[in-house]
Amino acid sequence: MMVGVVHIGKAAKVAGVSVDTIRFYQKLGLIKSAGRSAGGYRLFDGKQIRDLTFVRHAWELGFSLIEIKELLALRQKHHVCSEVQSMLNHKLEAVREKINGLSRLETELAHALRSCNRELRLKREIKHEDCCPLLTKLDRINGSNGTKHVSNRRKPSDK
Amino acid sequence: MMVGVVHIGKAAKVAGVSVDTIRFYQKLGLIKSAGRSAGGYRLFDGKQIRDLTFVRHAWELGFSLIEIKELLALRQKHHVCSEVQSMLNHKLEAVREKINGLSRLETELAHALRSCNRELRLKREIKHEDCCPLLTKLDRINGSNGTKHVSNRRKPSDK
DNA sequence: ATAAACCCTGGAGTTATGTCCAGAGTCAAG
DNA sequence: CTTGACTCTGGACATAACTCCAGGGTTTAT
Repeated sequence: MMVGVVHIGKAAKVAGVSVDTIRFYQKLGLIKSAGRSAGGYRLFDGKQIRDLTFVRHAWELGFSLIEIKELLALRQKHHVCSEVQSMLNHKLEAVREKINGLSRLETELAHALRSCNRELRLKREIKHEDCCPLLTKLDRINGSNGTKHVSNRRKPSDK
Repeated sequence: MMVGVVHIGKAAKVAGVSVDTIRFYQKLGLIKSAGRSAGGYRLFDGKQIRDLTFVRHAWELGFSLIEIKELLALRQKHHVCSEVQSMLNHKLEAVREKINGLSRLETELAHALRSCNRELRLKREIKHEDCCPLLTKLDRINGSNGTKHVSNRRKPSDK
């Protein structure tokens, strides 16, 4: 995509983020603009846009903005591969941990769901009190089985 | 565990949450106390403590407080199994989606790491510019491959 | 030259899930 | 009855990553 020097709106469109997000990243010191127009408009050239794209992709890969800042710094010049590797290793480990936690959760839920179905089939005629084994299960589960918590993080494209 | 009517501190200890968390849950309308002492202290009986424990367990299973509020409501009385099942199914689907996203991320990262190692071995003598394939990779990755985002959610027990 | 579309800043608001605090009151043990 | 541990309220603070707004100025197209 051939882009010369553009204003923030175009940069945002090209990089796939919002205008506000770019300004926000700039406040964080994550990226800089290539200067300002006479009227004070931010100008973005190829490099800035590549940086923005880098940020977005790294973010989509699950890096936090803090980590991305470090990555950008590493990328800037004499980067040390081993540092990048070390970051990557940590990230990889964290990702695997999350996957494990979620897999355990998946098993739990799927199991609860199956037994719920079973019970439903069995005591179709019995009164509906206490029919859901999963609700009572939640009462009894032995604590601290260590499911890692996970929450949705909005993508910049969401609104 | 035999617990009669207790103050908030004991309730917190038994349920495995913090005192502040209990008060916070109460503000959200998630749970109620069994009344107050003459001096205005919250009192918790077995039912309240079971509710608290339910909340904690459901939370550990990855339900949000909003969802837990719904679950509590369902649990209260004439709950409809199919509703619970439906919630569970949604939750299960979300979990699976997250696992998929993370697996893709894992593959990406592991691959980047391997090629980084390879490059390191190969061009040990070459100048270190551009040595890290993963940094350039982040520049090039084809966008919107839909990795779902995930962030750490603190457990109440963390501080 | 004028209107539409764009951009500026600074700051407040959002979401989720709490934590921490001050200043004051209450409870239990000795 | 004193002391220390506990609890009360209301509100501020924290995190991450934005989003939205008002009240202006700038660019661009016609």
